[in-house]
Amino acid sequence: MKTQQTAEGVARPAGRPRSEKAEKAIVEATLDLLGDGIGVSELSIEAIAARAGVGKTTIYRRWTNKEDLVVDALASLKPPIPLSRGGSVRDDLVTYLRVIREESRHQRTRCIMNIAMTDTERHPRLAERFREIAIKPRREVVLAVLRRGIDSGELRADLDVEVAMGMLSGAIIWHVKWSDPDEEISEDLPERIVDEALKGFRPREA
Amino acid sequence: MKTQQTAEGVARPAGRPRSEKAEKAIVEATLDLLGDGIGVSELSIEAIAARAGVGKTTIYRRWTNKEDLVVDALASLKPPIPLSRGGSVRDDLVTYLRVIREESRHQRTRCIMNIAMTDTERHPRLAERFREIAIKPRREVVLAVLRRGIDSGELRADLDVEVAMGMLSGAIIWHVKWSDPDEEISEDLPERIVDEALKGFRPREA
DNA sequence: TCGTTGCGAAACTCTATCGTATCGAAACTT
DNA sequence: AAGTTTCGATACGATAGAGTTTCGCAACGA
Repeated sequence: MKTQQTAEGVARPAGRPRSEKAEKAIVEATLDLLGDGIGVSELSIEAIAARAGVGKTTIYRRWTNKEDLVVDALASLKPPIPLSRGGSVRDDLVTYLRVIREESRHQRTRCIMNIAMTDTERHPRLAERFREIAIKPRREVVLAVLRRGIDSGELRADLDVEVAMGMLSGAIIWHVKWSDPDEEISEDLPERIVDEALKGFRPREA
Repeated sequence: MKTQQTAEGVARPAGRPRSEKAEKAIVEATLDLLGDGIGVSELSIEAIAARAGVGKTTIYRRWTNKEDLVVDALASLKPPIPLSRGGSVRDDLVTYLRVIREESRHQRTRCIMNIAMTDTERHPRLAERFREIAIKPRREVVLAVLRRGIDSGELRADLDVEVAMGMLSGAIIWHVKWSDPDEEISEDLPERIVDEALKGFRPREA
């Protein structure tokens, strides 16, 4: 008999158990390096081991390749969407866009975003995981707000919520990504986007 | 005297002239490899030389480093924006979004887009060049259409054109990038985006 | 105590690529 | 014809990282 039943009834193998601390340190080091702007392809196991203060063996024992490790590292990220539902639709949308803009200031968020966008082609599993943990929850929060607005009459009953969501999220990301880097991003951009979206581009008919 | 005046009055140095064909082959090979999904950091001079059918020497003689080569390669791309101005603002905007969607189908466009987005942090010169040749002309086309719409009364006089442009471009890119890859991107997405944007999210007041 | 497994560190072999140098041939100017 | 420069090809040493193995120690169960 080489195993033992723990209190939870889980079979535990003989020998020294794997260090959870080491595991966390490895994941954390991976995210740190990615956050420093290192791309997935440039990311070296040796650098991760060095930063985490562990031996390479310890990494290879747990993950067979780099992609698996990066997938797990991304999966460990918690989606930080503290959107307070409850205000008007306008307020909720502004709050949401403010969160996005705020996130895009952090180096780590930007780099991980970049990885997710770039490596869509080469690392499908990675992209899928990212969609799951970062995109999907945000989608659903916004969709919920929009649907609530339709129910309450604040928004058109025939509003295409998918398209509307894309316009809002896309607009803020577009500006963060592509606007002239010389000029600071306008502080009130979230408000401006939401208000233009709500009003529409056409003039009100008399 | 080691040089000679050519017909154009340009001083030409002695010796065998550099082959323009080789130069083009190198740039083309670089774009090919990038289009195949190879990132800038993984891109090797040897691979470029092999694909272009030239010696490494020929590359090093012209470019001192990889980034310079990639910058020149990107610069050689012509912005393909055959937007027919002249229709209604709605039609022009739909046409523009159709072009973007169409471009995003091509592997090469997608990869180069990715590079531009990812390497913003690490290769500022590269990002700047990309902004210049790919983003700026598109910005200006859309801005021109929107301003024309304001003049003609098709759009609100107080429309925030910067924000409006971000909403349109951002929306199509958002959907192309982040929508569920299982389901095909709706054929009439450009129309839907433009129409929602023109109408606005709020219901018409009675 | 003993067997087993994980630990970090280090050494190791492979492979890829870098950037340079050298070669004979080719393409020019003078 | 002589001189200069580029051409593609090839070889070179240097570096970096991959993935494996070994080592001595630590942590666990029996």
